[in-house]
Amino acid sequence: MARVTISDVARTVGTSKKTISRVLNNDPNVSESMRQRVAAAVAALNYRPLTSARSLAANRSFMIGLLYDNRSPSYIMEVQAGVLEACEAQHYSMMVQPLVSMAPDFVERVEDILSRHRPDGLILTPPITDHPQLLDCLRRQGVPFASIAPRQPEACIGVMLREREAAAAMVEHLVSLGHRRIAHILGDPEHGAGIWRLAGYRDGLARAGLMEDPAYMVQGRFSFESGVAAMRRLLALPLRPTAIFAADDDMAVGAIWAAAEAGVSIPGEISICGFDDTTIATQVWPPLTTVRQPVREMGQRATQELLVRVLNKGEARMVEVDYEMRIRASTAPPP
Amino acid sequence: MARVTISDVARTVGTSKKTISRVLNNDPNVSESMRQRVAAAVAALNYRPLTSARSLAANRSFMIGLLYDNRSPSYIMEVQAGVLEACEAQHYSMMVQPLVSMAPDFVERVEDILSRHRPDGLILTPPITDHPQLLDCLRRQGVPFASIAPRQPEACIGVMLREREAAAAMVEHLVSLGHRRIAHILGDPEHGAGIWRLAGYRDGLARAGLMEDPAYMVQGRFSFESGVAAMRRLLALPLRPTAIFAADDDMAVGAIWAAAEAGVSIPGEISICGFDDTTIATQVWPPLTTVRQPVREMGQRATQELLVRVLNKGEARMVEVDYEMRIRASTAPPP
DNA sequence: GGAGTCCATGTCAGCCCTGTCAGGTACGGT
DNA sequence: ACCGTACCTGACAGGGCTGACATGGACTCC
Repeated sequence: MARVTISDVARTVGTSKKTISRVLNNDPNVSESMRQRVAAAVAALNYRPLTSARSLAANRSFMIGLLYDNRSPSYIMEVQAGVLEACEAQHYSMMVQPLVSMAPDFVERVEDILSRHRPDGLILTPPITDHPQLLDCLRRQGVPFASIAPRQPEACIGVMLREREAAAAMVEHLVSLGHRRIAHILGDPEHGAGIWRLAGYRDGLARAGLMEDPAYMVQGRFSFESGVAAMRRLLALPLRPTAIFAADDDMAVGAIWAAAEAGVSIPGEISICGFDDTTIATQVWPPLTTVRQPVREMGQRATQELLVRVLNKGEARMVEVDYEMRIRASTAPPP
Repeated sequence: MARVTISDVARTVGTSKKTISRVLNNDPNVSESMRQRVAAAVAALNYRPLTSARSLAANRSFMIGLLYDNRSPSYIMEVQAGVLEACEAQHYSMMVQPLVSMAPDFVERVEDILSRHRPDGLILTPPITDHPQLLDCLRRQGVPFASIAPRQPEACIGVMLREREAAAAMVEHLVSLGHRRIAHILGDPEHGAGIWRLAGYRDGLARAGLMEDPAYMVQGRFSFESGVAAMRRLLALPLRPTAIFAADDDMAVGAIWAAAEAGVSIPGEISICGFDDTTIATQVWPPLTTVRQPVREMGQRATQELLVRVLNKGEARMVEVDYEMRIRASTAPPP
């Protein structure tokens, strides 16, 4: 059962390879009747063009690359699912590349991928979105890329969300419940998400006329463990906060865990809320109040913009998607 | 900055393209001195072979495909990480394809990928491992594949784990704590994992001389929600079990959630344990007793076996990896 | 010393497509 | 009748690499 090639189809139809190619690539200059005859033959022979041959001849790969640095698996899986959906819609394929953005050979590794596979574009996820040398390198080489939640959204195409505003809204929610002593577990200070959410927390306090208290601002690193550690410190304070806004769900879940460990009732004694609305937010007890980011949609939208640019189908932009508050049982009025 | 090709390297060294090719492909018939000169030129020019050209000429893609049907994201991410590690070691790349194994065009979609990208091999994850038409199709077409935890491990290469034995060991653990009324939340009856873990549960009961009670065997579907539903049914029984073995962590976490909802103390009133040791197992309260599957390693080992077959480097096999009991705070003696 | 063997290297065609450009037809306007 | 234009189609030449085979020199063996 040898491979069916474009020549076989051409022979069957009684035309040239080029015409078959045109039909397959939706070239406008083909008569309707020819289009139909070709389509019939393609279906009959079950012909499918070989990607590597197409790539070589057309000098593009029909593939985009998704680069990520170990954030939470559920985040990446959601992004990946969205990217794949958008790729599929344009008959593109996706290759994924996990990377360590702190590694000394980081940029080199990306260059390696670029020169071996020549992806037509890249999707960058935080924190890779903000790696100056990488961005330089991509711009110099003219490789199109789209970013998800980059720190400098003006400079790129992709997708973003008003995280600062959302964080402020979350603090407002706590304030409206009656809380006055509201702590924040900070995210990674290098990540845009960490910076924006902290800024939003401050906005929220300011709007409510509350003073910032350094003791109530504990550094975390967007991980469950760092949430546990931060919560232990907060619980050790002489005057405990009555509400805690963690910069992501993983840390919020860690905070809930540490509260359980210490026998502190949530939300009875302390309210806790997070950010992201990952799967785990509804699987812990009590269900976590959080801000929903439509991560899958963000992957999809970013990819759509990337493909607009790659395929020259118009002006690609930085798209903004909306957050949604998810008020659940982990927040309640203070005791 | 035009692309550096193999011809540029050949010109620089003063030899033929073929010799460069031989060096790059580790062909044995090259003199040491030539090998070094070529290596130097490759490094100097920063040359990297173009994958699509290699694929076209060599009639192989230097790529394997990972097929999955929406299991839990953390499971897939772990498998994917393992597969990527093993690929990298052999300078292979990976493409992923999420699929719906119940879809009517399932096999056709896989065939599409096969003929377009010609992956040199496939990694199958449950439940795709057990799709008879797909296996037929792959065998007919001679496409190498490796399976992770297939239902019929004798017939394939890949990786497996003694799940039945592990499930029995878990029941034994509960029995040793003094439990006599032990319930089971079943996994998907179509999945090998569901079948083996149920069998192991029965083995465990039998070994302890305990009778099976149909009321204590509640159907689940390997999802959090199904675990919640199953737990609600168990809690409604006139004589509640004192321990519950859920066929996976997601369902166990669902059971813990439903217990919290009902105000039932874990492990005070009921002990709960799961299977898999996914991330969430240590993030819920109380931390979940479970069986650890080395999922990442499994992805890696399966890929190694696949590449052994693909590269004809010996006899590929069905590898067995070990489980480990993780006894945590969710199990304790009955009240 | 001649045949056989082995190894290192080179030549050339071809993998399967698409870009380029030329050719050919149909139709409308002058 | 002629030209211009628009549209459709085909011939051809690669894209960058490797497989098959040829070549030529060094070495072995009787």
